[in-house]
Amino acid sequence: MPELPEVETVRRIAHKLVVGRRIERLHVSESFPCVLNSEGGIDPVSTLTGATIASAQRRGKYLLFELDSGLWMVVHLRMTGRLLVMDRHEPPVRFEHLSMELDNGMDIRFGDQRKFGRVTVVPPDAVSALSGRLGVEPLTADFTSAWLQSALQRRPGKIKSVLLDQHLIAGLGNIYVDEALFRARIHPLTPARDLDSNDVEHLVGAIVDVLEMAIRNQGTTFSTFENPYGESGSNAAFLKVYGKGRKGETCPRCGTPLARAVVGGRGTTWCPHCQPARG
DNA sequence: CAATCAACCTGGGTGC
DNA sequence: TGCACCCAGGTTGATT
Repeated sequence: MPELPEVETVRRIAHKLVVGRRIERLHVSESFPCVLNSEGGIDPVSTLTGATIASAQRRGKYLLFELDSGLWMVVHLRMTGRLLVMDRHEPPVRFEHLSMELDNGMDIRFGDQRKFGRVTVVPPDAVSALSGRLGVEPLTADFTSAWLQSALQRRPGKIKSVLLDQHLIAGLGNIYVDEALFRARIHPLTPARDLDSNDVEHLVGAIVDVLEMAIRNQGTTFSTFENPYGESGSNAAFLKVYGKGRKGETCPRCGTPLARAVVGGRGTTWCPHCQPARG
């Protein structure tokens, strides 16, 4: 469940540990070779071998490593991916599929229990195209209530599903959408176009707050998320509703038993008292 | 165009 | 104790 705060946590640490380092050698798992792929007819192994990592950036839930050759290494962790940086002599981590030896005795290791995550080598225009497909970054000045209000007016769908749409806002996932809707006191099934300016203002503030808090706490770890040092994030302790509905817990604000249902194909938890159905 | 849903995976949990 | 089954969710792509 790496979402924006988890990916940003990985990016910040990776920035310190791998920018300026040269990749000397790669090892791709024989049992899962497609973990490493490419676009634009690039051979990923020969392209990465000898390349120096020039920067570590993030767009939505994508990690973007710029190479000195001008090409990019794009990493997506999907649900259970881990990007670790450790001493070369450490044994393989659990579910390790790819390792890159750096010029300072350290390795980048990529592991993924569920094999959804990918490392892709792409030309610069593919990064532009990817960025163009993704929506607004919620922690930038572009993310305003005026913008969101106007965007939501065109969306008849449920607010929960609309907030998960990466083409509109880049980086929100199931955890932070449930948390933001709870803070903004908005029922997840509310049609997006029915939110008034007051709702949207609260929602924008709530999204920014839950993301910034999670980054401060180095992300939310439920089972598998770790930063490149192999450390868990501490934000799970600060979540108000996510993951609590099925345990029969009560609203931390009013004590009402939390409600749970599948919304837009995602498990969703909310407080039926603080987030009443509209209409 | 927008919404919906299956598919991709597999460890961990549940129920019998 | 063992086993079958279900669940978690980010993204893509097919379908409605």
